[in-house]
Amino acid sequence: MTTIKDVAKLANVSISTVSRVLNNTGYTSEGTKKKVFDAVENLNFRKNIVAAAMINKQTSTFGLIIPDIKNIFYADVTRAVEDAANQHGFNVILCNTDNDLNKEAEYINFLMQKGIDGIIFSTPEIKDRNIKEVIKSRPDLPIVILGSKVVGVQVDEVLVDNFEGAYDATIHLLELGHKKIGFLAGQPDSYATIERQKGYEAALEEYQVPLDSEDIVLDEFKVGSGYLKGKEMLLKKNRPTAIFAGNDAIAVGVYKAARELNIQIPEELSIVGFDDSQYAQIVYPPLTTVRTPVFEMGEKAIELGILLSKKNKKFKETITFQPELIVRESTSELKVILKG
Amino acid sequence: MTTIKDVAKLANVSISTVSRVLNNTGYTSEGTKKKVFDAVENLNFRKNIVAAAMINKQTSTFGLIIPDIKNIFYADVTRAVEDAANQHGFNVILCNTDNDLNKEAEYINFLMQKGIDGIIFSTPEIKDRNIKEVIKSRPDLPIVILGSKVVGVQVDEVLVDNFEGAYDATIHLLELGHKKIGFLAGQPDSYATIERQKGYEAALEEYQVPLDSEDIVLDEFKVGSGYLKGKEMLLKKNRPTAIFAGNDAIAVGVYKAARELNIQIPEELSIVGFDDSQYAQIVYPPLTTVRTPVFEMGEKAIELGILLSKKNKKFKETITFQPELIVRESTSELKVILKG
DNA sequence: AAAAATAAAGGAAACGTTTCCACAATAAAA
DNA sequence: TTTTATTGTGGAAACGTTTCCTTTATTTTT
Repeated sequence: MTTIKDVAKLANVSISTVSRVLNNTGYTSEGTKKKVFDAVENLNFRKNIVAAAMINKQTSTFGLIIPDIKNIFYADVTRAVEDAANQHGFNVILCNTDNDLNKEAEYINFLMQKGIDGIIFSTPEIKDRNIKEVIKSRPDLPIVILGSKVVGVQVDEVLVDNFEGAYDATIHLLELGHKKIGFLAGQPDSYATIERQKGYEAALEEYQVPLDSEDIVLDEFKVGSGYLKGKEMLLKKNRPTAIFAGNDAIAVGVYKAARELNIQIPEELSIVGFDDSQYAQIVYPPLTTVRTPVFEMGEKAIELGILLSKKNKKFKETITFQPELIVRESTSELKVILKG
Repeated sequence: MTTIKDVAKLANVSISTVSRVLNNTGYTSEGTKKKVFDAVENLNFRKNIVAAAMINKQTSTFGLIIPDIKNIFYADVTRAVEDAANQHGFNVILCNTDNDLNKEAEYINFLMQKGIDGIIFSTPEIKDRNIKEVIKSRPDLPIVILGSKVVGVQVDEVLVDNFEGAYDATIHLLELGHKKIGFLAGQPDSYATIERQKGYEAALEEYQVPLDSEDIVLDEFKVGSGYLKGKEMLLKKNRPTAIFAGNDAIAVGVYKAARELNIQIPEELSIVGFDDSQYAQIVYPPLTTVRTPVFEMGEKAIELGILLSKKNKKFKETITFQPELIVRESTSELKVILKG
């Protein structure tokens, strides 16, 4: 490995001069600049970031904590974060926690030992003592929460307006004439679940449709969960004519359940998802869903993190993105069902 | 940040002793061990891996190079690699190249500056001058290619038997009575495409079905590609009665095309995919596909890489995993089509 | 022309570890 | 008991940068 020393020798200047030229700090004449750059070129020198990090404590690396990259939503999040990070000369270390707090804690420890410049948390829960501990032990470390809120901590957050999205989705169904609308969502302690339920309930209230707690089922943001709970819901004698699924994966599960029960979508059952993930356009009929601007959010999150790592202060901002209802073919007007 | 110095002071021993205790090297008495561990505990000391890396040149970090994490197949790959890495105390830096060689080169440069311990390449192409350059400039750096082969380079490879998988898939269709079988795959310079085509052709030959070059269409391993090319194929007067798709995404695209053309699956068209990704069980009818043991492969790849980084030599092994045909409901016996 | 300010460059310390070497104390072998 | 091996410990160099502090040369101001 060629070092700055080799460059200095070849360029016939001191080590400190080479460093100054390379980092464009302090005074350097045009002549020496050229000599140094030539030497760098000749030797194909690349600075050792590890050594530099010892001094300036910057590794140009962020940790990204998610539950599971196999979950399509987090794949989108990850891509967005990684892309934007890369554009700013940063890399990201991926951490799949499976929502396991111990695993998360281990990752965090490891990340800090490696001197990462900050952490992006994209985990659903609103309770997370690990974040609190990080803040306590390293108050200076940039932390951005992406897509969630954690109670009792003051950090920067990048969110989608879950309430609005859920409200719009439910209003859409109500406008189509549906009165019996099921709500199928994920973990009850997830920020997304809580907010989306609020939006759902607000819309019902707006249309003066009485809330039936039986229509609300919370489980997991997964296909399997949508299938199981959807099936249960559809097997009731007084089954809903529409289901607002907490995310697209749940909606896909409901599709499967409906197919098994020979219930036609959208003729007999309207479905709305959330996220506008890949799934939405793969299933048939294409899914009406609420678009979460994941890419923009991920981008914003890492940019915020990088900014925080450069100026050394916290903004404690909350940036909220607006969702958008995308109407496709999984929703239709309620047909009056003929009895008998 | 507390350092080894603080620990040494508190434990009343020298820095070198602390280091020895922590790394379990050299001689240390039980007494001092205890003193050191107590001090570590008290101070909540975590060693600075950056500083350690300066000496031992080990960052416990691998780079993982893939085209795109949003591609479901690579999400699986990534999860597998990351999981196994984590189990061995390693982290992975994710690099999405979009198959862009320049982008890949930049990532590689950056990774090497950060002193990563090795690189896992999971890219489809069989030509990649970047890998060659890495080997030339850093012959010692552990490199494992996952799921592909690169011509002209001697590195460790972890593969699935693409030929066998494609052969099995095609034989399955032939056994069901199909004679006109389309083959829809991705980039022609992808290792997977090449091998899978060979398997497809070998099966046809085995059944003495003449090869029709019109039945072979290579484009991209994507849903959109499967849709477009699949539609073209299905619009021909002499359309195939079965399609072997190069991967599940392409198969999903074909589903969409078939639906638009009102062609029933599997009654009028049998489809086989490849990978057994999430898609296979989301679509309807569930997709018959060839299972690639992605998890085991990713695990093996990173383990190989880690091994290489510890003992400092290359094995230049090729490890091949066997695929498995998973028969679901997208394939059925060829019904004799009544004319007129 | 002298004083002051600016520009350019080198030397050396520092970052937080690991590891080599030296040395002392104890145990084993002669 | 003397020699040799083994065990335990500390000091200091090393890793490859950045940056502070000097020093010298040059330019500007008075």
